[in-house]
Amino acid sequence: MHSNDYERAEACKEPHLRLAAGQDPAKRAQILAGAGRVISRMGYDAASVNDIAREAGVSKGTIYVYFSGKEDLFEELMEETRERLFQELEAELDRPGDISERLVRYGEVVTRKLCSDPVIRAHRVMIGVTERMPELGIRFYDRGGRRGTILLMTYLEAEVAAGRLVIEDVQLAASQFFELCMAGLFRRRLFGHMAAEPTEDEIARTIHAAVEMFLCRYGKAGGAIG
Amino acid sequence: MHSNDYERAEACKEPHLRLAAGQDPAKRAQILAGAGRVISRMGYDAASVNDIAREAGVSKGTIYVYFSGKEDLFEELMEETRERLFQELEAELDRPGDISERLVRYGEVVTRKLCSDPVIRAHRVMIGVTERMPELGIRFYDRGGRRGTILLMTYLEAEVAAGRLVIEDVQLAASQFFELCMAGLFRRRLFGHMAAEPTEDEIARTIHAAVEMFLCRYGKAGGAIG
Amino acid sequence: MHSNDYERAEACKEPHLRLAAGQDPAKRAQILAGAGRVISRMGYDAASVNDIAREAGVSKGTIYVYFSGKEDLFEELMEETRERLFQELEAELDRPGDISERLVRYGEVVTRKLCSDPVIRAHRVMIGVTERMPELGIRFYDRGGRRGTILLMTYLEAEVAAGRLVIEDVQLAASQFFELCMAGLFRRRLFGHMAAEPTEDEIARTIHAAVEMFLCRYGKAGGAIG
Amino acid sequence: MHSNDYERAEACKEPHLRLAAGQDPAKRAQILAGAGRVISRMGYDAASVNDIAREAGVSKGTIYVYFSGKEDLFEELMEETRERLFQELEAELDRPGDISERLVRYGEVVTRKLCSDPVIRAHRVMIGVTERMPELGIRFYDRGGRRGTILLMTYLEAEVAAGRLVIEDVQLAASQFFELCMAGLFRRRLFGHMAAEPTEDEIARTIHAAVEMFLCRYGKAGGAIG
DNA sequence: CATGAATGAGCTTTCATTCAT
DNA sequence: CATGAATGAAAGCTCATTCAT
Repeated sequence: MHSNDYERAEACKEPHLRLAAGQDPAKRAQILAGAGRVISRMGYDAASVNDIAREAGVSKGTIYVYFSGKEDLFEELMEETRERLFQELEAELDRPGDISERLVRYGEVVTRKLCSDPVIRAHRVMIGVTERMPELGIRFYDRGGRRGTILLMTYLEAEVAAGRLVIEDVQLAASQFFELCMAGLFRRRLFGHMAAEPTEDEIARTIHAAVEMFLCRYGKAGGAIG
Repeated sequence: MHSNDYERAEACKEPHLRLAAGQDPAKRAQILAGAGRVISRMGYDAASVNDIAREAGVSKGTIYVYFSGKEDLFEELMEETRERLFQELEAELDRPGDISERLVRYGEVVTRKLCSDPVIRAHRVMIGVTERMPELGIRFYDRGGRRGTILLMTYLEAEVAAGRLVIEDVQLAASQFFELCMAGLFRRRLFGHMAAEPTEDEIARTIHAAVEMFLCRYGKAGGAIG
Repeated sequence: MHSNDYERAEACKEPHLRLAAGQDPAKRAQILAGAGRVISRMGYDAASVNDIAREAGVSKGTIYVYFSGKEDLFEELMEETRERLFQELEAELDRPGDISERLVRYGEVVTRKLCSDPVIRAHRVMIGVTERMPELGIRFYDRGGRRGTILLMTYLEAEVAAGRLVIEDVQLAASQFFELCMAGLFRRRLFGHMAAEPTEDEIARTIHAAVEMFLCRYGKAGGAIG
Repeated sequence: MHSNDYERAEACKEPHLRLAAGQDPAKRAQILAGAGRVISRMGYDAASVNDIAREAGVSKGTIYVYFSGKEDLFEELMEETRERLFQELEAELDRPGDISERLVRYGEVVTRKLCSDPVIRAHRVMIGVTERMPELGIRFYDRGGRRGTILLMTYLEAEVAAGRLVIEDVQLAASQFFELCMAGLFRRRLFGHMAAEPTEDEIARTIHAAVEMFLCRYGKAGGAIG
């Protein structure tokens, strides 16, 4: 906002860097980490720049060297948080197996991750600011949650093509499976009604029921699993 | 404080003589309405008491006559919002019909309501403060969302008893149906990724798919509907 | 916060490199001076932090860098005021002379000081808050007024030991002399009934009468003075 | 301030009343009593009109019927407090006896009263506001403390005329005696350094020493007492 | 006359941001 | 580049006072 045109031009030439000359990527990460801890604990508004600086172990001024303001810092934090989350997710999904094995694995990985404390907290923060910063929410969903659904859609389409599943609306089916996997878990976690992360057993039972119902509906020969 | 029991009894018998706590319920509602508009637009933290007063058309001081502080006002607002929401919901659910008719009606009513602009906004606000005011989130879910599920459970149990459905875990089944109804809608709405309320057609298709899948899994004779 | 002991030691050795706690003692003094002027004029409650900031020539926020709040600022102000007052006092008391000379000098110094405008104003403020901040009043007296009395007691005890005075209760005698010195002056000043500081002549007459009476009662050979 | 001329004229006709037609002197006293309790506990500034209304058991509005504002109420309170105090005092002073008996009685009555909790609190309040409301302090001293001194002066003059005392400056002598009576007590009480009212024994010893010293200096035959 | 709900100015304090060092 | 003291706008809240009932 206060950078001159020359600096802007420079920045545009190398957008992959996002760092001005002389800036330290480690310090940037350190600030984001501190901000993540404070903001997930207190929320965006209630977390002051002072709090963030203290938690990150840098001075207030330094934050303004790396970010143009609190909102910018927050946007970058959400960007980074989302990317980290979904990269971890995708890494776990691409493994071989038959239909029900792969659906179970997908469901368990997604549910375990999305219901974990840090991810629930990130969701709370993100949803909380969506009204005021709509683009953030949109991008979070678009480059986040939707990516998981697309991954699943791609897989389902392959199974449909192979004749092992019969699905008219693959996108809807993917959404259905996604929601079934977290039925009774994610929403309660979001509202704090379920205080602790779900146990492995709770996850397993939920996913089992999800896959069973999904294959019952879309599977060729009925969905006996496990 | 100094009135004896007799006087208290008197006061209760003739409430028209002296308003409860000497306050004007209409003004109280007016404040809550203004607060609801501002807070759902800006969020709890970003909405200042000044903003609320201006929107409600009262002075700042007046707010403190009716509420002990901003947080108290917020709690009452959430309480009132939730109660209004779920009373409207419950009123629409109890009508006759066969299984698929009743599930479709339930699904449509719930989805239409929960994906509506005001309810989505209320959810955003509520989820946004859950980290800092956990009891509020818990109560919102407990006396809100859960109530809808319980209503559904009661109905499902009746159908199971009547031998028309076969469900081992009714609570899980209710959660599954609930989530299926909003698959691809609610979450996108929450993040602003779907800007407008879903059309009646979108709702109908989603609910149709939900009921079909549900009856496919739990119905006695398979779930052909409509 | 993150500096090790070695660094701390370094910092202490070269205080010009980094100010203690990173703050500027001159600015701190400037704030206290401004606060002193405003508070002695308006009293603690009526002097707003805004007033103090304006008078001190700093911004409101700066005050909260140096003090944790208005009350803290006030406590420090009283502490500093008292210390300055009584250090000035004590510096003037220890000079040689015979009994009546020394008592006269003690009386004149104390009376002139305690009846001066700034000290009277400080007393008004201090007494005014004593009900709500009892510890402040106690400490003010304990480390202030009492110190003057103790100084006098020490001297009187020496004269008693030397056989030049006969006093059974030295503490009471010191209090008596103290009050005699300000008879008709201090209380009137406190209530504003005497608008201007007493003249040197008024002081001289009062002190003369005080010493005469004191030596008449406790002196060995009667109290002829001057 | 907002009363019309007619009402003003009425009020001027009967200034001894200070009550407009229809006002209840008992309620006025009730308000002053409540104000006295709250203000002596919290100080003038910190005591809100709300607090006073609650303590007095009247509504806020009623206070503005009897007084033109908080400051007016306070002035009347100080007026009333002072009058009550000194009327009680004077009532106890005019009894027969020889010189030392009468001085002892005078001293004990004055000291006991002035060092009592309510009077100390009133002094704190009065002194605390003297800077901002100088006339109040002046009048408090003028119609209060000075009255006691004048009473004493009158008595001393009589004794001088009778040849039983030798005093050049009766006013100064009266002040001296006054201060001697409270030496080591009043000031400590004012600052809260002496928490409880002085015991009868403490008073007796202080007064004894005061009278002894006073008669030693001004008495014809030396001041052997008791 | 008595009431207390309503007012909005003003309170203490915190905030994101700047900038001299 | 890193720092944190300085800023002043704005926060939540309380106040003395008014006025319809």
